[in-house]
Amino acid sequence: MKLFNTLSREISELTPLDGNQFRMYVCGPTVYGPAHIGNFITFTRADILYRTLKVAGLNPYYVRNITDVDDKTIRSSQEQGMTLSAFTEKWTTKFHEDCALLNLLIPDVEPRATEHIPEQIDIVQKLMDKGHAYQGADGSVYYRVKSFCCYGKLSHFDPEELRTQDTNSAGRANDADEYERDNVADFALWKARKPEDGDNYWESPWGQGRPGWHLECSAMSIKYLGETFDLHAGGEDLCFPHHENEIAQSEAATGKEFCRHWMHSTHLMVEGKKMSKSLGNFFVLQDLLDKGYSAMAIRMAFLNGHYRQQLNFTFNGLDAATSALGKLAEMLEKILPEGKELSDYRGGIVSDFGSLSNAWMALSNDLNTPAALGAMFSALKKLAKTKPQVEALEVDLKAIAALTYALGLEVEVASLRKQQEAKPVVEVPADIAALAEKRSEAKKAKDWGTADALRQELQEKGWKIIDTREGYSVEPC
RNA sequence: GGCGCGGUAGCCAAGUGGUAAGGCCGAGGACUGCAAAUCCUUUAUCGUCGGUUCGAUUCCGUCCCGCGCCUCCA
Repeated sequence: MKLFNTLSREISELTPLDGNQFRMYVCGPTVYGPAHIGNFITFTRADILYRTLKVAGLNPYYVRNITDVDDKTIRSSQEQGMTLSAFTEKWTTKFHEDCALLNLLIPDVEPRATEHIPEQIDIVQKLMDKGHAYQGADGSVYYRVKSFCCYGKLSHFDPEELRTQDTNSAGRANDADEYERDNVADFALWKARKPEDGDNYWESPWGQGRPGWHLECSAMSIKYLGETFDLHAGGEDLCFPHHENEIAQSEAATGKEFCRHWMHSTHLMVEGKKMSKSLGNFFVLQDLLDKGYSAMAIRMAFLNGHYRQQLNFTFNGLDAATSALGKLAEMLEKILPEGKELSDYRGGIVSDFGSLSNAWMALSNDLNTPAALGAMFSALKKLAKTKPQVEALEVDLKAIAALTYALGLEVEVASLRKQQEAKPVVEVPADIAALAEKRSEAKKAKDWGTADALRQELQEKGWKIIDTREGYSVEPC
């Protein structure tokens, strides 16, 4: 299993440091509202990594946090007259529901920032003791970036550049005064309590306040995965400053390498533009479900792009994914023995991917999902056509099962078969049935003109006639 | 300005130094009185201009176009 590493900017083999368990951490959501599809493509990609590591036999241990305290959660909870915990609980529940719909596996641990305050304070204390942090005039504790040798090693930014630059291309001023910091690049480890924080504060050696954003990830990843662990993932926007700061504070506190491999998922574009509320291209999962798209189709659409390549999410693409999913089910129906499901072939280590080898190679080489999908379709097409002997098929079926598991694609052939059988059972209103019967009679009499006129009439009323060997059936359009 | 990414058929999207996977849509054919469904077949010389090479879409350089990050946004 190989993956691009942001740190080295190279594709390299993934190996568990302890030789047994592959320990990974993914930056989870800030729960202040429903997560949007941009958030979900990142979590879906992390999910695919987790699943692929499992199939590859790397025994992954997966931690994904919930950020339940920050400016937005505090402000929004106050606006709605809710306590912070009740408010974040509500959105955490919603997040979990959406994850289930998208078929995201549940992480082994899902720690919350507010439940790890002592651990965070502990890191700040270590940084203070070692001279990497200082308390500003405002009471907040800041990390002194220039005290860390390697600041910028992940994002490949030059710290000097960051320090001297006073504006960026977006025209925003990097206003140092606002933060009471020694240096613009310094960031808050512990934020002093402000009146607008209300009851949302904790006691610390530096007074009342709350942890800074980056700190929670350092504290929780170290707690659950150790001071050095295997992989850390998140959206590309987190590369800097979030992950850079995590590295700085963690390595300065422990004196050890923080994380060996970094994965960043590109942002999702929607209809060619960055997703934003003002452009009207801002979607949460429910918006798409309301439009009649299935969560699985959304996942399929995600799969059609490589995680390091910007994916343009469009309704056209969603339609294509829906069709492709249908085709996948049809091919599987032909390949699977009667009464069998793909899930019947799951489990155990798959060492031989048979005719699906190319697909597995693509997936296990930097998670090339579009290539894996392509190779899988090619292989399935051949299998559906040739229908090999049961014994020969066994290897391929196990491979397909493992591959679809890694991609997180659930295709239930039984339900497809049932669906097909169930189609004629749809209730047809009496008047529609009468029209259909009239057409059938006209057809028998070879009165094509009348028959077609009746078909047209039914069409306008929202029903279509499908002629079969036995006669005909009526279905809603 | 700094760092980085991309421009492959109508759309989406892999890929390779030796003339280009897959999906969607479309077209043609089979089937059908017609239609639907299904099956079969089919659609590209890879942004521009140069260079290296026996040979480049694939390597190097130029230009044009699009995009991301640059302090709390996945």
